[in-house]
Amino acid sequence: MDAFFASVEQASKPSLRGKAVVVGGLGPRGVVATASYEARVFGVHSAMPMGQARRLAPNAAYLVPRFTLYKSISERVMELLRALSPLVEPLSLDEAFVDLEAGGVAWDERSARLAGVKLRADIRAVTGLTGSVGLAASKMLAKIASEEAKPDGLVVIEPGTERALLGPMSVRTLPGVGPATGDHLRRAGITTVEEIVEAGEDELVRLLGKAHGHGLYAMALARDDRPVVAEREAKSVSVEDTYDVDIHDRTRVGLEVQRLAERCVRRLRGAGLSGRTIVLKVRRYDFSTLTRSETLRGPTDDPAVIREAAARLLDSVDTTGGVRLLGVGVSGLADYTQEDLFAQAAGERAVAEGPVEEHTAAPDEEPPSLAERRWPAGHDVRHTRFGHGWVQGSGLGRVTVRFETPSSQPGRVRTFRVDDPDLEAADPLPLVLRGTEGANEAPGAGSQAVSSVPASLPKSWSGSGGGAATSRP
DNA sequence: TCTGGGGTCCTAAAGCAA
DNA sequence: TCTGTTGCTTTAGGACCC
Repeated sequence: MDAFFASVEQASKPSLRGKAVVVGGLGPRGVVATASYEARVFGVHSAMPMGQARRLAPNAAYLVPRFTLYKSISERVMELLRALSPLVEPLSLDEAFVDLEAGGVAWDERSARLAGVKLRADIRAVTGLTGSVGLAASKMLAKIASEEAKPDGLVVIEPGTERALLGPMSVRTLPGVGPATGDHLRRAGITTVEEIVEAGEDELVRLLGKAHGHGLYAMALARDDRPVVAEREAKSVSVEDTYDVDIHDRTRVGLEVQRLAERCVRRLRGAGLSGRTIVLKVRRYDFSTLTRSETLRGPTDDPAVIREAAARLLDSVDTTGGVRLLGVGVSGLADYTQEDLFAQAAGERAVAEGPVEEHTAAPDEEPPSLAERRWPAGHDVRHTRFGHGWVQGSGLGRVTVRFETPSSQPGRVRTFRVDDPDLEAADPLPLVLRGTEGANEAPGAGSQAVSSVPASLPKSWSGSGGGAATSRP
C-alpha cells in the first residue's frame, strides 16, 4: 500500500486530500511513521524525528496513528491476496508476498500482469486506497519491483533481465543492506550491485561474515530461492516505552518495569503463549542500549514470575544518569496449554487480567474522567449537534474539531472546551460505502454518511487556529 | 525538541559436557 | 589424569525491516 497510514487518514478526512500529512508519535520524542507523498516533497520521511519533520513541513497535518483502523483495512487487503493464493506472507500491515504460481492464477508474464492489474483494481474498490504491485520470479525482485512501482503502479521484472537491472543500482537496494552495511561496503569501495559481483564471494564473506556475505553475494546475482511462507510463528513478544523525559528515580524505574512486565504478559496470554527467556531492555539518557536476559527452567505466562525476573534483571543495571526507554520481552515461546499445567502446579492464583485486546493509545487503563479526557490528534469524535468529525488539535483546555466524513466535502472547524459534554470519542467510519465483493456488511454505514454532513452552522468562537497542537499536558 | 515500537536474524563469547 | 576438540546453550549486542 502506498504511504499506507497517511493515505488512510487522507481517505477518511477529505480536508487532508492533496495535503502534506505526517503520521507518527506527537510527543517530544516521536518519530514519523508515514509521510504522505505531499509531505515527502519537503524531505519528510519515515523514522525521522518529529521535530525535524515539523521544521521541514510546518504546515503539514500531524496525526497520531490509529492502528486498529489500519489493521481492519489491512485485513481486507490480505483477504484479496488470499483469494489469489494460499501462499501469502505478510511483511507488515501494508505489505505481503504472494506466490501466484502456487495459487494457480499466474504462470507467465501475461497472466501475472493480468492478476496484478485486477488486484490493484480490487484493492481500490474495497478500500478506496491505492496499492502498488511488483511482479518477479523471486521475493527480492518482487520487492524491488514494488518499490519501483510506487506510488500507484505496477512493475514487472521479466526473467532474464534481472542482472542488467540490478547492476547499476545502489547496494542499499538489496534487502539486508542498511546504513551500517552500506557504509561498510562503501569503505571497501563497493557502492553498486555490480561491484558486489566484481568483488567476489570470498571478499564479501571476509567483509561481512559468513551468513551475510554469502547471502548478499547471491542476492547481487539475483539468486533468491527463499519460499513464500504463509504462517510464521512468533519467536518473541515484547513491549517497550520511551518516556517524554528521562526517568532518574530508581523506584520509578522499578515501577515502570513492573508495568511493562504486566503488559507483556497480557500480550503473551492474548496470543495463547508462554515463554522461557525474559529480556529487560534499557536505553539510557545517552541513547546507549543494553539488554539483560534470564532463562527459566520452563516456560511461563505467570505475571508474578515474569515481573520478578524483570526486577532481578534490573538489579544488574546501572541507571544513574537516567533512562529514556524501558522494555520487557519474552522469547523461547511455547504453547499455552503446556504452560497451563506449569502454572497450576505452581498453585498461582490467576491474576484478574483485562480483555486480551490491548488499547493502542493509552498505556494506562484509568477511569475516563469527565474533564480529563484526551483528544489525540486525528481521532474521530461525534458532537450531538455537529455530527461526526475528527480532532485537529487540542491544548489549553480546548479541542479543535473538523466536521467531515470520508464521503463528505471538506468540513468546517470548530473549537470546544475539552470537557464539553456534547463531544465524545467515536469509531472511525468506513472509507468506502459498499465493498464490491461480498454482501454489504457494516449495517449503518450508509445512514451515517448521509446524516453528518455539516451544513453551514453558527460561528464558533474559536479563531482559525494553526496546525494541530500536541496534546501532551 | 534527535533518534518509536514491534519484531527477525546473526555473531561472538563464555560455560559446560562429552 | 591431563589436554584438546567439538558442540550445545545462554547471554549480550548489533543490524535490519516496516
